[in-house]
Amino acid sequence: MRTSSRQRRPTQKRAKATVNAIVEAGFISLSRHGLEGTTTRHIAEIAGVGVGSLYEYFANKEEVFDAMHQHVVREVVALVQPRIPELVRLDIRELVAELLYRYRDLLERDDGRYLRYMSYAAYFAPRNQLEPITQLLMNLLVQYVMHHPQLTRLGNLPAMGFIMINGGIFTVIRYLTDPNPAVDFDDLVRGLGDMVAHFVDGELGKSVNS
Amino acid sequence: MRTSSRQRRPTQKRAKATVNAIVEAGFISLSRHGLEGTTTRHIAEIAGVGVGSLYEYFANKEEVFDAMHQHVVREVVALVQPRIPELVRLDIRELVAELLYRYRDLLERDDGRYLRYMSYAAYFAPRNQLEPITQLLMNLLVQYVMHHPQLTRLGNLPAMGFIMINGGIFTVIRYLTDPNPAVDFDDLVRGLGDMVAHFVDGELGKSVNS
DNA sequence: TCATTTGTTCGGATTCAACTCGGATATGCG
DNA sequence: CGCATATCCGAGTTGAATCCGAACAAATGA
Repeated sequence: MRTSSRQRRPTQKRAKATVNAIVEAGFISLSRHGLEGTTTRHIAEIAGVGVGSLYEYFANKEEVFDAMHQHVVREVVALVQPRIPELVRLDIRELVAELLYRYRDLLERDDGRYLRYMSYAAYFAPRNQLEPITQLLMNLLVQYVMHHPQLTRLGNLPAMGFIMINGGIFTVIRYLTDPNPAVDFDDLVRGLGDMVAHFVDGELGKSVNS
Repeated sequence: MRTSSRQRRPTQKRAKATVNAIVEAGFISLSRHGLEGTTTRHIAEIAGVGVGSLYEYFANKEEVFDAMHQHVVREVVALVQPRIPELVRLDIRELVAELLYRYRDLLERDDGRYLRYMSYAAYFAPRNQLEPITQLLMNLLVQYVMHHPQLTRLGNLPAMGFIMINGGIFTVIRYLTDPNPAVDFDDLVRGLGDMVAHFVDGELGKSVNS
């Protein structure tokens, strides 16, 4: 793989449209034909371009998936980033609920296009490109703590952040992917909210008592 | 794919050894060459058999992965199942810690052979054969609650179980896969233990007060 | 405007891995 | 031993990923 040379940046408007169409087609093909069924010919055909055009801008099929990945990551960041000032003012349960519902909505948009991608994502992206999202949420966490000074007494923030962020991201994906979930999404959200809220209360109470 | 017919069950000792060698080789190839680099020729070569032999027992490469999957699942079940009677007697934090450390040890065994597999396969949403593990842990949870009667007052067990089980499984995989983790595993275990313990205390306290 | 250069598209040709086939070899049983 | 059945094999087929070079479109500049 990794053909290195002969790579092209789209400079003209037409070319950018082609690149967009290809990424878009990637999501569509993944939804329509699954992972195995997603061939470069399919993608090109759905995008309405020749296979050769695909290889003008992407060194290989993998890079198309990378581009899709970045697209999803950008969407998630765009979802949360601008709302941070508002989010840090929420009650902790409300914060959890708000993040989870928005996240779900995003994953279910366009017939679950992004969800479908995410459930395969680890397959293509061994190198952790989930980082920007983790960073963003860790950032949100820090800012949240700063806006609620009593929380600064909480112990090991990095570890708790890691747990809550990863636990949250994957639990939701698992849940939405489950064809026959045992509980409904509201229960899940409430449960995660309770978990976090009780943890905070418990930790703060502990500090006071000791 | 899915050639259906012409499938064979290994009946003789020699054939069983071949099948084992192939599954074993699957893990080795995955560790050594990654997912893309794992070809049927590689697997066959490592196993010391011809490609044709592989197709005597597996309809396609996918089925080799399925067999690997079942192997991992069986290992996890074997790890927990026989110890349930003992586990239910532990303090909640100890239980969490015990499960997590054993789970980590298993994933890291043989140079992370199983971890490598899980980091590719865990997300493999379509055929969710993670079920047996979820079932097992849910079972453990139920038995744990029965041995600690005060816990029966806890609300929504299914939802909490879903969160803790999936959160736990994926958080650990994510952690072990992270080339440069910000915290150490002990912090992670302590954090998850605190989370669960405070949740329980919080829920029980709430009931008492209301 | 037109010539030239640079960007873009295309789909047939090539490569390589999954999978097949039919024969060779081993086992086990009477 | 000799037949039947199980197992093994690797050259050959198929199809998807990728390459390539020619055709077409846009920009440039005189």
